[in-house]
Amino acid sequence: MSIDKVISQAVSKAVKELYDIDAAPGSIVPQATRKEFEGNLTVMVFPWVKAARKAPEAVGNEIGTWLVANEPAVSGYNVVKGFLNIVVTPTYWNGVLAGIVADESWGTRPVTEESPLVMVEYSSPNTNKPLHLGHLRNILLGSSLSKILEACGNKVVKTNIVNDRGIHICKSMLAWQRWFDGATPESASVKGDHLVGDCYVSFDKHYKAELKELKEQGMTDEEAEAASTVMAEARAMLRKWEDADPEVRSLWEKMNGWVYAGFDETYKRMGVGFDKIYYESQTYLDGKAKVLEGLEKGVLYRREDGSVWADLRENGLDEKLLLRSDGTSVYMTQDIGTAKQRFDDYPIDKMIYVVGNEQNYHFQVLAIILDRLGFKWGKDLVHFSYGMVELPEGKMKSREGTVVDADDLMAEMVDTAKEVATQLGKTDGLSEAEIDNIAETVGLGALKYFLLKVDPRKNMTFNPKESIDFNGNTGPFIQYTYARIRSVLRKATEAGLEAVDYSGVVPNDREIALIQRLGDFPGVVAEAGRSYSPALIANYVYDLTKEYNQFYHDCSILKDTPEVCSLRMSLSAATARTIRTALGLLGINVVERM
RNA sequence: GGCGCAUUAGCUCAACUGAAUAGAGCAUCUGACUACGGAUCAGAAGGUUACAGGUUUGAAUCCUGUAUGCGUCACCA
Repeated sequence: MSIDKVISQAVSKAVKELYDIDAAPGSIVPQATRKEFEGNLTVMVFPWVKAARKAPEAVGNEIGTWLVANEPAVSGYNVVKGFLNIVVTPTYWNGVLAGIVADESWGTRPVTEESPLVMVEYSSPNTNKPLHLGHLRNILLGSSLSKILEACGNKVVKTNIVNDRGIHICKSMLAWQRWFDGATPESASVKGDHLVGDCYVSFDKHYKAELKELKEQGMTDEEAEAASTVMAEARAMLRKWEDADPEVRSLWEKMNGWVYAGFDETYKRMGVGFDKIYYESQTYLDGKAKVLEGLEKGVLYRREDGSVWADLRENGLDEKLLLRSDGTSVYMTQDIGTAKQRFDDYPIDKMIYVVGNEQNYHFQVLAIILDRLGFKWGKDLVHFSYGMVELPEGKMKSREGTVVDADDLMAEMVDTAKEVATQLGKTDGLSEAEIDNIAETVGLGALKYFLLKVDPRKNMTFNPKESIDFNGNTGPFIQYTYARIRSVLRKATEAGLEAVDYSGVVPNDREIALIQRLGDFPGVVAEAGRSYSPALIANYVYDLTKEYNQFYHDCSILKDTPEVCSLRMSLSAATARTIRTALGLLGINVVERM
């Protein structure tokens, strides 16, 4: 049991005995005492002042006295205004540390047969463009969230819905046929997703040129758009695709194959993956069927022109189109079809969609519609909504070429990590392979940490210069601390130092602070339901790292009595393990030396 | 315009359920390497938490209004 719980239960009991007030232990949340006061944990007595009909100081003193007399973990207290500062027996902390060190799976909960099954959808790319910085935030959040959920004892299924059909991919296909002269990723030495992205850009270029020409002939914007031959051809291709024209389908499959190979490479480098991938081309028909089913049940309605709608006005929302008058499906329809397939494939208890906040309304609507259509988790689906990534110059705009490509960015981060390591002389005596491995881990660690440390709900600014920083609240700073601890522990082993019993040692303030910080960890993980949990973990592990560094500079870990060394080694080992675990939840790797 | 989200130090971000003097990093300035790893640490300076009210013993946090920014309101995805 954590010290927090020990204290809150004891205080609850004290309040009951002293004032006959029922205060649930859960409602009493001790906080770490501020540095300027004596004590380790602080409980506020304000809530009981009225019922006890005494001054806050008196209440604090009475509870404090009761605790010292009745709770063995409490050795003293002091009261400042309405704040009861509790001093925990120094030796108690050793027990806490021993508990952490002994429990290999500390900080996580086991996944059992009875664990709820949570499905997490993230990434969700289109197949006409390579991944960019915005996708990185999505993918890292989704991947980290999955790991956290699993550590909290959930069965997790990671999923991806690929938007592989629609006019956008037809544009790329058309451009490839017309202007790319049979180029393949191999022949052009370009990643497949980039090649298809180039096609898409090329289409846009030609389309714009055509529009310009038409307008110079005196057409208005609308007239030019209607008269455009390339756009007409793209639409024709889409119709052929819908009719399953073999030639179009074959080209579609070929180009999508290139894109998937490219995406896989990017995912792999990021260290993320999926348990099950869905494709819209295979789910949209199910969506239609499900909508028609809802129509029969009477939860949806059909308009005179044949289009199908959901009336959500009683939920405070609008009406929403689900099938066009020509019977084709829209975005929402596809999501319904995908939901159906997922429901058929897995016994889902909870569904989490990691999707940008520009779609907040869409998911509000989707939740209601899924609920009406009888999905048991529909009402409670979680839209893990996150804000945009902006650049110091403002928003990313593909038209202005300010989009930051995911592959380029990763490569750049790794290059910079290598450069800096070389400058600092960190690479001396290491093989090329070792250097590359470290640069990869550190460069990507910097990138991932930078994107995950921010509260997902907020828009964030991505500053390339700062992200490559290696000091302060950054991934590399934490990775460095880990590597140094490992180094110290290696030294200890070489010196023949053994972990001996340290139960008689009284830890100093610095050491207690570190133990307390370590003890906070399970609480952090348990909060995974909160929408910004990866950020919570990132900031926690940074705080832990700072705390450790202060401890590290305070003492000589390996030079004291065997008992004291043992305590310090245990602290170091527990810190290293916690850092590794926490970074693992963020999808960030560690290296033994860097 | 309706709805939703945001606004905290020069900059990038914290602050768990309302709690003590709102915390870090970067940048600036001052110190510390005969030490187990200096990619480090210690210190200084930097704030009317956008503004105005309200609730409360207590508000960055809850409520109302205002301003600014972003998103959304497609038979696009």
